[in-house]
Amino acid sequence: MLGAQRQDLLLARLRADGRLVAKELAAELGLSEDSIRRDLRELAAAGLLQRVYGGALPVSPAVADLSVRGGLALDSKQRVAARAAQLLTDGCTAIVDGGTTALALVRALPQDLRATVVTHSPTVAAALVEHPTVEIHLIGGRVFKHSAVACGAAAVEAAAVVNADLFLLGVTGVHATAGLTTGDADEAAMKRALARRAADTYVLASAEKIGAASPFTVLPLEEVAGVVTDVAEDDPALRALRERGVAVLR
Amino acid sequence: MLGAQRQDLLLARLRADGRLVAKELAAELGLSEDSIRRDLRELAAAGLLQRVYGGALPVSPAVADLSVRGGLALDSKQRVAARAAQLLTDGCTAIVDGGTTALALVRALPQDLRATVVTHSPTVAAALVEHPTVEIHLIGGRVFKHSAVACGAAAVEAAAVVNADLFLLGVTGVHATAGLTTGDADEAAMKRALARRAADTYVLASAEKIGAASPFTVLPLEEVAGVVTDVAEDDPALRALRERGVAVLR
DNA sequence: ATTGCTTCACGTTCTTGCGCGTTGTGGTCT
DNA sequence: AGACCACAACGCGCAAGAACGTGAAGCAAT
Repeated sequence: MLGAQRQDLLLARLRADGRLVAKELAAELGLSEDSIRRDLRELAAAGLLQRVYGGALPVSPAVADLSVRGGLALDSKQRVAARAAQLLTDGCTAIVDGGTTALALVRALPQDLRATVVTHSPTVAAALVEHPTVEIHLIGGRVFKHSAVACGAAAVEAAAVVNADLFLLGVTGVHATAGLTTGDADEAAMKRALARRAADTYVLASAEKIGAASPFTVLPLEEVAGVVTDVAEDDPALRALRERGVAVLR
Repeated sequence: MLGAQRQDLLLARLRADGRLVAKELAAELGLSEDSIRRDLRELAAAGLLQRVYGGALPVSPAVADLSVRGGLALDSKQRVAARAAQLLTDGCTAIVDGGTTALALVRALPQDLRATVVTHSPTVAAALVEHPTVEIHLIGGRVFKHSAVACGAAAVEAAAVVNADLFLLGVTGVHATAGLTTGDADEAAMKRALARRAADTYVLASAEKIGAASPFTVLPLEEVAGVVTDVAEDDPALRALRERGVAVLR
C-alpha cells in the first residue's frame, strides 16, 4: 500500500463515516498508530480534515453534511468555499464579497469562529447571523439587483472606515493580462474600494473562471495575494498565475 | 466516540430538543456528568450555548426560534403584512424595519411595485431583490444578532441622509402610556432615528403586541401616524389608541 | 551509501473520573 | 413572609491512563 493511496483511503473513510479514529485505523490497516497519526497530521496541514484528539473529523460539519448526504463529490463552488474558509482564523477581520461562492463560504465557516466579518452583501450578512460568535458589519448603500450587493458612492464611502486583514473577492474572470474582471463598472469600483481596505486580497474563482475575462477590470493580478480555485494541478493556467507572483490555493 | 465529535452531537441535540440536561446526557453517552459539564462549559465559553443550572439552553431564545417563530403567529403576521403592504404605492419612498413581520410585508408587496425601499435589515434587503422594480437602499453598520438588523452609531449616521414618505416600524409592544417599546436600547435608538427620517410612521403590531410593553421606548404614541394590526374591532385597546389620535388600520 | 518510509522509545499533553468543598434550588418550618 | 435545611449541581484539583509529537533506529528499495 502506497502512502498517498492510504491517505486517499482515509479521506474516503472520513466521507463515509464522518469521523476517523486513529486506533481503529491502525488495527484495520495493520500499521502502527504513529503512521496513521502522521497521515492525519499531513492531511490536516493540507486542510482536508480537522485533527482532533483520538482521530479526525471533516473540516467543517456543514461541508461534511453536504458530502455525506449527497454521497457525491462537493460541487466546484463548495470546494473553493471550503478551502477559502480556512483563511479566516479566530480574531481576524475579513471583508467578504457578495455572490453565491461567498455564500457557500459563509456556510463552510466553523460554527464557533470568532472573527469580524465586513460585507456589502445583505445575503451574506443574513447568513452570518447563524454564527453566534462572528461580529458582522454591514456596508450600506444602493443595492444592485444584478448581484444583490450594496454599490455606489455611499457604499464606497462607508467602506472607507474599514481596516481588514483580508478580502475574499468574487469575480467572473481571472485572466493573465486583463486581471480580475467583472460585468458591471460600479460593481468593479466597489470591489476595488474594498480591496484597498484589506491587507491581503484573495480571489475565489472556481475552475471555469480561470482564463476568462469580463468587460470591467477590478484589479490587476499583481495586487492579489492569492487565488483560491479548484482547477487541476497540471492546468497550464496555474503556471501563468504563479509566474505573475500569485499564490494558488486549492 | 471522539471528544470533539461529542460536542458536535451536543449542539445537534440542543438544536433538536431546545435544551440539554447534563444528567440525561451522561447516562445516554455512558460517561460521567463531569465530562458533560466540561463540554457544556467549553461550548458556553465559545458562545455556542447558554449554560444553566442542570444543563444548557440555546444562546438566546429569541435567536434560536427566530426561524420557527415565523410559523407560530403566521397568519396573524400575514394579515398585518398584507394590510401594511397597501401603504406602499408606486413612486413612494418607504423605510422598512427588520423582523419577521417586515419580512412578511416584503413578501406581500405586489411584484410590479415601483418604489424606493430603505432598510437596515439584510434579510429584508435580500428578499427585496426578488422585486425587479423596487429600488433598494441598505443602511449599514454593526449587525445586531438578536434581531438581525444594523444598529449603532454608524447606522444612525447612515440613516441621516434618508428622506422618506413613510416608515413601517416593527415593535414588541404598543402600550397606551409606555408608547411603542422594544427589548433593546440600541435597537430602540435605531428605530427612533429612522422614524425621524420619515414623514409618517406606521407601526406593524399583530394582536398579541397591543397592550404589551417592553423595557425600552422607541416613540410615544403621539408621534405615530397609525397602527396596522389585526385585533378585533370591538377590542377596548383600539379605543384607547384612537383616543390618543392614532389611526388604526386593519 | 542514500533515500523514503515505518516503527520504537520516551517525555509531554490531553482527557477523564473521583473526591472535596461550595453554591444554587426547592421545600419545610416557624 | 422569611429563615432554615436537605439535596442536587457545580467548579476545582488531582491522579491514572490514553493519545500525542519528536527524534532515533530499523528496513527495504534504489
